[in-house]
Amino acid sequence: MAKLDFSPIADTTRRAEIVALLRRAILTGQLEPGQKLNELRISEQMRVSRAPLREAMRELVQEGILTSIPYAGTFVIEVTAKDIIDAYSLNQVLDEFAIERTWPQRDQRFFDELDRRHEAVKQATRALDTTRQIETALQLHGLIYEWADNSVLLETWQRLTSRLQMYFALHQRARNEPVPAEDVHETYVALLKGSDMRAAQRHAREHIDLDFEELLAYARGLEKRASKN
Amino acid sequence: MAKLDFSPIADTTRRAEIVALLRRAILTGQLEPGQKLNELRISEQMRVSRAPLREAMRELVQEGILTSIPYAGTFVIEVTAKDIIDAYSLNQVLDEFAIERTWPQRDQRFFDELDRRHEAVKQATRALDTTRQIETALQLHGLIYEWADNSVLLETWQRLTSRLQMYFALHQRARNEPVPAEDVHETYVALLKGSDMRAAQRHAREHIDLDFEELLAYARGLEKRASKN
DNA sequence: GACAAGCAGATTGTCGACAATCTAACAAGA
DNA sequence: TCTTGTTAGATTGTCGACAATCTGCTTGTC
Repeated sequence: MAKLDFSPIADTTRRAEIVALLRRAILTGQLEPGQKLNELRISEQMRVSRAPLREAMRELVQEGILTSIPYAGTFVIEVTAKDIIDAYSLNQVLDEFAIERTWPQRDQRFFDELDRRHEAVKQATRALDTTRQIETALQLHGLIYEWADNSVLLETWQRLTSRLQMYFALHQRARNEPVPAEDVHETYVALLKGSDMRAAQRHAREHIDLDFEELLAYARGLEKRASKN
Repeated sequence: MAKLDFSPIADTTRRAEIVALLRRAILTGQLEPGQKLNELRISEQMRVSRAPLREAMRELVQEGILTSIPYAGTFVIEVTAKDIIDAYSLNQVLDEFAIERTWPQRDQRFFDELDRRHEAVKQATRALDTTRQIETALQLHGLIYEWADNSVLLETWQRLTSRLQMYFALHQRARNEPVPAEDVHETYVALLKGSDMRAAQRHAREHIDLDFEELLAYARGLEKRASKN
């Protein structure tokens, strides 16, 4: 018997594809916060009936990036400064925990994967592909969650990631400047390879704070704009 | 204008009611782990069509208490010892965070609500209503999350609660002994009213560990039983 | 002109039927 | 006997149509 591991084949339901399409549209900012999703229009565009579309939307509502009001409609969640603060402060706590749990599990495969994902970020950065840059950066960051060997923690992180990705995408979209070309993950990766766990935890917190400041400034702008209405 | 606050009226969609019914059935253990949910049968029993039932099931899948395999079916999640360990270790971290954030927000209303919920637990305990005892104990515990003023944290806790409630219900169901009559929450409540935050955090961790030991023993039993198949 | 009642139009919620897929039992062949 | 192909039944996935609800406009009345 050959020692070949087959991975499970992809889900081939329309529902699953719709979920993926919608999620991507929301997380890249193509569907803007507060925007209403018209079931009939979308189902016609996608050439599917409303049943699988509605089921897909229910999933995304539970995932926290859509919100639904009975008989009124389903909307992309609004983003407030407080949401971003809340998400980040929780992320800091989870990061510390994930690093603590991952630390004793680190091995060569971990380091290799770390490098691989780091490389992906650098490549997206060079290509000036902002969307992909956000995606890959979050994947790099997510490695400690995948290695923490705690399924509930991983799930929680993945839920949080959806929002973080959305926040970053909105932020990037708002400012039309080019993406920062320098690599901000060098130290993070180095510390994860090192032997000082506390230092890694501290840096994770500080590094996040860095991007956070910018994001928060953007969020405050949103607030001000909203209060005018 | 009278100063009357109206709360939002209940969602009157079949879907919402189905979600509530199913969730309750799962969390009280009426639907057992691993059990398959036959759409036709359930929809006939509830006298609804399969559409709202399926949408409800999608929600519960995302909520983490159901799992779905395309063209095969939707099942109540299986419970392993590791799941319980994972949920609890995350819960400890979140507890510490929630207490830290709630601490400066405590006021008279907080203390009143704390007493009210504590009373509810004691009442359920006296009435030997195990299901309600679990429910009220988790609600008491959830107060620090509601007062932490962090919506993402609260959401995360509520997701985790579903599982914890399910684990406890299974545990209680497994052992046919009567419920412990003593009140294990006295110290917890007292510490939350006190002035030593660290002590409260420490106790939250230890107290949970207490129940945890029992739960874990039960989970290991599950493991062993499963490995025979 | 202000305001309430009532009437379209559009949109969401629900239904019953059909199509796609899986499972298990059975038959055929090596 | 074991494997492989076939088939029938059951179950899930998807569709199109209808019912319930909301929104905004119009109309009529004061």
